[in-house]
Formats: sequence, C-alpha cells, structure tokens
Amino acid sequence: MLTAKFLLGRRRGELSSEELQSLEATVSRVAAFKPGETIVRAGEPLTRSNFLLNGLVSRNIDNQDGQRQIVGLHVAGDFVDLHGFPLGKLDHDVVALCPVELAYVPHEALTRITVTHPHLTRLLWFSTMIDAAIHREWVFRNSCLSAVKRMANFFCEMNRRLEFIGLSDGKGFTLALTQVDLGDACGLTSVHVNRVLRELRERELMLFKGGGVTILDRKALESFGEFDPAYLYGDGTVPARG
Amino acid sequence: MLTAKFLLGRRRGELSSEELQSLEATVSRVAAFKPGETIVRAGEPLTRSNFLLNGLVSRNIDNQDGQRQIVGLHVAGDFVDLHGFPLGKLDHDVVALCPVELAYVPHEALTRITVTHPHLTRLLWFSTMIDAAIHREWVFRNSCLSAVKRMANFFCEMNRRLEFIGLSDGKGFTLALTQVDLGDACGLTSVHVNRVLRELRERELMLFKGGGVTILDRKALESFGEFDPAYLYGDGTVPARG
DNA sequence: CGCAATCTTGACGATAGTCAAAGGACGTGG
DNA sequence: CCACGTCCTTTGACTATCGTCAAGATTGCG
Repeated sequence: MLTAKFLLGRRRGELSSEELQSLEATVSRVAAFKPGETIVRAGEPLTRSNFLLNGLVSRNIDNQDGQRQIVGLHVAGDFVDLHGFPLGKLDHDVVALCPVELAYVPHEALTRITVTHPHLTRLLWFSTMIDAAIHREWVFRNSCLSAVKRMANFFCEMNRRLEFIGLSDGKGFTLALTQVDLGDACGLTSVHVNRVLRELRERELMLFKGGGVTILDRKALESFGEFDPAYLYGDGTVPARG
Repeated sequence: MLTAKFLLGRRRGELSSEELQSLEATVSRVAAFKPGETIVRAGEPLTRSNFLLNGLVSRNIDNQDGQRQIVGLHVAGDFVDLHGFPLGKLDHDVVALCPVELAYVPHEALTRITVTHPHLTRLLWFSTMIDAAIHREWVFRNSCLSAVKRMANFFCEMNRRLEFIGLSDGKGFTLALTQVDLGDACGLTSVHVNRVLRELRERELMLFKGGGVTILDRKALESFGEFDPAYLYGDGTVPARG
C-alpha cells in the first residue's frame, strides 16, 4: 500500500478500505528525485499531483535577491502538491531536500474521485486544509516569535508530524536539513541559526547535530516555543459521512 | 444574489447559473457583527461557515504575551471560514475589523453539494486553496522582506483583491485598518509601521491616511514590494469540468 | 467640549544581519 | 590511504533594523 501513510494519525479509521483502495488505484507510477532537484516549478501547468512516500520536500518562494524562503515542508504520507489539483498550477517551487520517492497521481483520477467518492473528496480537501493551518502557524511563528522560539516551535512541529507517521518516538528523530535550510524556513540567517541552536542546547531543551534531533525536555521545549499542536488536527475530529 | 461576489475576478464565468443558484440556496441567514466582535472562536465545533458580504474580517492567532498576529484578512466575496467545513473546527479566531455582514452557510448544505455537485465542490475547494496560496505569500512577506517592502507588498495584495470585487480602481481604496492592525498583520510594531508609511510617502509610492489608501505609482510600488500577483490566481486558469 | 483612540516623533536599546575567517565532515580521485 | 575540494558549521567583531519607552499632537465621537 503506497498510500498507507495518508492522513496517518489524523483521521485514522476515517478512510474505509474501499476508499483506501480507490485512492491507491489513482497512483500511476513511482519516481525518485535527488537532493536539490525541482519536482514542480511555479507556474507550469499541472496534470498530476505527488504523494510523498519518503524523504523531505520543501515549497520555496524566492525573493529578488535570489534568497530562498521555505514556505512549507513535507514528510512521508503528505500529498505534497494536492493544492495543484484545484489550482491547476502552483505559485511556488517544490524541491527535494534529500533523496525522495514520490507516487504520481494524475489529476484525471482525482477528478473522478470527486464525482464518485464525495466523502473521500472531503478527506482530500481536509488534508489540504491541514496544510493551510500549518501555513498559518508559520506566519505566526515567523512574524511573532523571537529567533530562539521560532526554532523551538519549528522542531516541535516536526516532532509531532513525524510522530504521526512513526518516524519519531517523541525523544528524537532525523531531519535531513542543514542550518541554512533551517534559516530559510524560519526567516533567519544560518549564522543566527547556529547561535540559536547553541542557546537551545545550553537551555537543555534540545540538540541538533548534522540532521539528528534529540529532544531533551519535550514539555519545556513546547512551552518555551509557544507550541500548541491543535493546528495539526491530530485528535481525529470526525466530519459526518454522506 | 448574496453570493454574487464569490470567486469574482478569479474564475469568472466558471460558475454555471445552476451552480450559482445551488450555492445561493445554501445560505440560511444573514447576520451583522460589530468591530472587534469575534465571529468564530478557535477550537469550537462548527456547524456552519460564513460568507462575507461586506466589511473586513481577520484570522488571529495570539502569542503568550497576548500579542495578536493577524494570519489572514478577508474581503467581501470571501468564504471566510470555509476551512472549517473539512476541518470541523478552527485553529484560530475569526474577528470583525469593522461593521460586517455575513451569510451563514450550514455545513449540511455544503456536504450535500459535495455529493450532488462535484464541479462546484472543486470550485469551493479551489477558493480555499487560494487562501492557502495567500498564506504562503504572507509567510514569504513576513519572513523574507524588510519592513518597508512588507508594507508595500501587503498594500499591493489588498489593491488587487479589492480590484477583483470592484472595491478598488487600482489607484486607491478604503481599508478600515489602523496602524496597529497593519503592524499585527505584517509582524511589526505600530510605531515602526508609522515610520514605514512615512517612507512610502517620501518615496512617492503610496499614501495611507485613516483607512484611505492612495496608490501614487502602482508599478513602482509593486516592483519595490516584490509583488507578483500570480499567487492570487486572477487569470482564470480553468480546471476541467466533469 | 472633553475624552479616548490613534497617530507622530525622538532617544535609546536589543535582536538579528553582515562580513570574515577558520575549523570540521565527507566524498572523490590520485 | 592520503590529499584535496566542497559544503557545512562555528565563532568573533561590527552594523543595522526594528522594538521599547515616553511624550505630545491629532482625530473623531458622545
């Protein structure tokens, strides 16, 4: 089951096996991308969306100086650019941050699902709405929090999201990012990221070393980073079937 | 037609009259809110979404100091919290910024639409995806741009969005916001907003005075603010019917 | 007319950016 | 197996942008 991780930990049990099969049937083929490769370019007309099987993928917007802003980050089980299905094209680039495997899902197949499977359609819609909620948290984080808190908050999010799909045990995980990437995501320079990571270490909240994250005091880290996981909708609130 | 402004300027002509009628039929009643009133509170279970008829509405997330971050802003014709339909509840507050009129749309009616009107469903989904694209621009803006450019970029967005619905002629419009509001939206203090507005005035790009915006040099303002309107999807790219 | 909210300005300080240099880590090729 | 290059990390010194504090001006409303 390629799409087995879809909505894992969020709407567990909400997908009937028939729905899961219909979703699985939309996959046309699997493809691999190398670190730094662009998967989707802003503005190009789209005929498929990409379901992330493993690895890390970012959504980038560049400014006039060529400075890259990461506006979103995706992990295994995420329907990376399902946004491109209603939109027809994207406003940003989608780039692999490490070796990545994707399942291609043609838009035709998705259109058919909207006709034959309204409940599954609402779940797909739901998953894009979680992306939007995550975007809002990123606006909040990068607009309203100090550099140290931003970083703390960011790692709390990744911890939870990786926990959902079984890639974190809550105490540590691997995250194939450089300090430059962290800066691009949190609106900081890599130099300042370095200083901030030292502070988190000195506060004995967490460690980051070469893509390896160790959470030393999760509760303290979450409270320090002003992290409230409600926006990840991990508690499985259920919309009516029909 | 209460919902006449829905997707105006974005997918003009994409809504069939039958679809527009079905949408119109979902409206249960109209309600008014006063400035500062909370329309939807984060976390509360939702049974309806709100279609904005006129006025300005913000989506807020507060930090631990009680500092407010505006993570989104809605104008007439926006389906403010359609996000709440797939999600079942919201991760943020929705607040009126000025006297506001809303049309209530029960979620039951929306569920029925997903069953009977797949194409209209995709258009509703599309409109939430534009919100997501706007969120991404806000992440970019508040993470990557200087204070002056942020403000310029913000006003460019509002200019375009108001133009879509006929509330801006491209040269000026009213925007019932205080300098505190502008700061809360752009991640700045009101003091700095004031300095920044002066700079935009001195650069002869635009004026802001008591909720009145005058665009002096639109092209220069958009280029200075690194504004590329592609993310608003105003060019009417069309998804297949079916 | 008077109060309250908003705007404006100045002086000062703190957070984060810039510039620069040096030290690891890792992979490639000789 | 070592040398080299590249990318990433770390640190220091300096700078700039933006926040804080405070006071006064302006606006609008009851």
